[in-house]
Amino acid sequence: MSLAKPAFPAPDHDHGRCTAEALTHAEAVCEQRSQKFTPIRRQVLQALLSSHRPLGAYEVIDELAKSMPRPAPITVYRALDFLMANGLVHRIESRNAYLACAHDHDATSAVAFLICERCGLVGEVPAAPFAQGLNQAARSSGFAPRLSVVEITGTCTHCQTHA
Amino acid sequence: MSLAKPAFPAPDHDHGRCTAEALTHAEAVCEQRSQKFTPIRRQVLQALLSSHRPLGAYEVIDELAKSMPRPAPITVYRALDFLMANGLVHRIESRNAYLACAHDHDATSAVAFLICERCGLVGEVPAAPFAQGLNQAARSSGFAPRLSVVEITGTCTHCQTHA
DNA sequence: GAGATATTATAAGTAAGCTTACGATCTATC
DNA sequence: GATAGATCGTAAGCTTACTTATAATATCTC
Repeated sequence: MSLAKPAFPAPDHDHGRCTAEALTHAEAVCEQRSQKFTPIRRQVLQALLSSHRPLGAYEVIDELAKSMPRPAPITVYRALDFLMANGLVHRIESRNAYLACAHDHDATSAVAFLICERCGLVGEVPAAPFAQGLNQAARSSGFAPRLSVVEITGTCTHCQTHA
Repeated sequence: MSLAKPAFPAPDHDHGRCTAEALTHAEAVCEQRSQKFTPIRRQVLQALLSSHRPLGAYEVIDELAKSMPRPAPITVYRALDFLMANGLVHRIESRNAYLACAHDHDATSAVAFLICERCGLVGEVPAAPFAQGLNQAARSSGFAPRLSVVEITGTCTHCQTHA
């Protein structure tokens, strides 16, 4: 797993494998930090991993409801908070939705999200150099940046060719 | 009006003037495009101009309700859509809120928003060079970017010194 | 096995954000 | 002054997003 892989998920990628890898990664991260990767947390992550689309919290609930008694919103929000705190899930601000992070980058490094308007798939691109420049520009005006959100909407390769 | 002015609104800036300028600018833009700057549109813009904080749609309604019979949500959303389409208002995605654009930059040029977590004020910085780099990176992975959202949360100068 | 801590469950509720549908009014143009 | 297009109003409703509060359960530590 690295940022060298294609930024946008290819429609024919081995999704089973990318899901499995992400789960293994999550276990490792939690282990390492002595955090508990409880069943509910795992299930929420799995729901998000089921596609490369961001899901709203209530979509996650719907997804989980298929395989267990419908969880309460709070239950899912707590799991999402945990997963985000550990860099396993991103929140897509422009959609109020959540996305499993398929890449193993450290939680602090800046990423930009590429959101396809057509199919809803989301990819990541490393944005560190640009974010740095921006943060610098911000700082030079006296502003102390803490968190950058970069979200680019457009059309993915696949949807461009399958117009 | 230009991007050369301070990116973040100084707490002691001449707000009456910056409001008046923005309104004049709005009139000019509408005139030029033969669009109608109707009373409701003006009032919504004024509500947003009353601060440099982004307001949610329902906050706009509350604001308008002070000086007229409470408008329905749809009324405000229509006005907001119009104002956004004409580059007079930005939507802050990470807050589901709307911000009057105090600067006279053309609607397409990329800007980044600096959002103070403490006081809620929002400033703009020109982000064209960074956005270009990012868009380039996106394109090189086959993605066709349309709209970039860059929102940086942090602490503004004023709030840093008045901890 | 007692106590402290972390996690989850249950129940209920708030409110923001946005939409649909339809009719009325205004404005420009012929 | 008739028609078409844009705008606005009224009324109602829906979904999402998230919170508060409290109790139960599990896990760890001593």
